[in-house]
Amino acid sequence: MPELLDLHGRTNKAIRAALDAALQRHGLRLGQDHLLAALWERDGRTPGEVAAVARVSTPAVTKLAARMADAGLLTRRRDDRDNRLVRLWLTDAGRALRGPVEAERRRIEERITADLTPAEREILLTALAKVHRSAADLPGGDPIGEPS
Amino acid sequence: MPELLDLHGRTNKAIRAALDAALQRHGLRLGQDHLLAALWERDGRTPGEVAAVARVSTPAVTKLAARMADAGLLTRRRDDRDNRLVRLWLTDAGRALRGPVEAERRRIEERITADLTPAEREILLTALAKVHRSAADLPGGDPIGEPS
DNA sequence: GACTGATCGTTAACCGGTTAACGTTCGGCG
DNA sequence: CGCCGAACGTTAACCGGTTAACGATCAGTC
Repeated sequence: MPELLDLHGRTNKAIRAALDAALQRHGLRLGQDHLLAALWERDGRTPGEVAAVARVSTPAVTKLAARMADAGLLTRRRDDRDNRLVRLWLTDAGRALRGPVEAERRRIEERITADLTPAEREILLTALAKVHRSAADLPGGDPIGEPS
Repeated sequence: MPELLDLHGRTNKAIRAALDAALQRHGLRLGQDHLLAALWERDGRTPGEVAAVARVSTPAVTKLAARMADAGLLTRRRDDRDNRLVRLWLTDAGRALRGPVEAERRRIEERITADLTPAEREILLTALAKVHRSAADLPGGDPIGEPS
């Protein structure tokens, strides 16, 4: 069992679980913070735009947005000028989550890198960037990025 | 958006996608290789045992095993002595996949670490191990490992 | 020997994510 | 003006994964 593959997978699983638990304390689930982040950056984006910046498929955004609209975090409204577009607008509740959620993410980032020396932290980031590039270049490595 | 959190997540996504594409060429899907690995190591394990070594929940193994049984990779048989136990037995097809699948994992591991210097590779592993430990110690960081 | 509690696998109901098929709407072009 | 293709969001059908509820079996105890 290849080392990096296994270690990286287990690490990601632990991170995801911890992050999910943290988000859940604010009534959110795992991918929803990325969707919100896209709207915090610019409100009124379309599902397609959100999907692009969140690096997720458009159907994923559709479903997320539906659940989050039910939860009262955002509203969906058709664009007046182009009627096939849908625009996602934050509610006050959705806007109010920005501070707490960003703090939560920072907190986890800190805890996770707490035991690393400055040198380790730096090399970890550069090495991970290389690995990411290599993986994305593999066949099927970036389905949404470059499918053709 | 915290650096490591984001980078690690994107990297994992790319790795998973590439690995899934590779496994798919052998008629497998993402988690199924771990289940097979547990049986390659010792055939006739129970779902609970497999779940433990694969670090997955037992229901996950149940569903995986059902699909893989349909695909003819293994068979499910009750234990004669303890009738609440179920034992998973590899078929010839399941056994035959060991070489190709392990090679596929090694291949991806190599490609992914190809651009790393020996020093980077070493520090990446040690740093990732630290991160994993820290993440697992976070509340909710290891649901199956230490829920209490 | 019967009850009672622990152990184990399965099922159901979720969640996030993907691809493929679908229905609308827009825009260019004849 | 009408058509036809491109763009967009939604839906459906999967997949892997989780937790909670369920049912069956075993084992210890009275």
